[in-house]
Amino acid sequence: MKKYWLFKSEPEEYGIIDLAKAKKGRWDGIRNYQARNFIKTMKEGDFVYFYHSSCPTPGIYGLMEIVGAYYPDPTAFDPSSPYYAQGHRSPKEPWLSIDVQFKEQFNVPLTLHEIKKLPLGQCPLINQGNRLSIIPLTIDQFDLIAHTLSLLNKV
DNA sequence: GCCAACGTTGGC
DNA sequence: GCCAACGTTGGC
Repeated sequence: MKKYWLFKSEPEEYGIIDLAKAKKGRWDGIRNYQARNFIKTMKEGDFVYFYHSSCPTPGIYGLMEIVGAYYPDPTAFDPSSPYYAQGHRSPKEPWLSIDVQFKEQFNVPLTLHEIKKLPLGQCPLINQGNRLSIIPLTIDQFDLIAHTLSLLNKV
């Protein structure tokens, strides 16, 4: 069964524009156990919203799709990477990466301000746990966001 | 730049 | 296994 997610990224670091250009990208640098455990449940074809955080207007700026299967995060083994995680920072189970395929960039994003007005119910994006960089969404939450985005972007 | 929330580390 | 100290995330 298809699953639904929301991935956060700081656009100055890596934004929807970068993915739109490259078409395919690698989600790496995840150094949180809960997020890693989510990655382990991801399957090709899962839908993922691209959320911009720590920027002037935080919100959902795009849609992508999981491609392939997860694999050990190469940045964890790369001493030149800011995400290098050897020694005591290296867990028994390796940190994981997964690849994503660009699907859509929204001309009008769904801002956090607007997201907070939606009847999403329990969602770590707005309730406690808003520091999680990978957030699972129910199909209802995904559909409500999709519907709202389609209204915002209607021509 | 501040600060609240909360995950992680490490001493005991 | 507890918990204080510390570090990081992310909204504002």
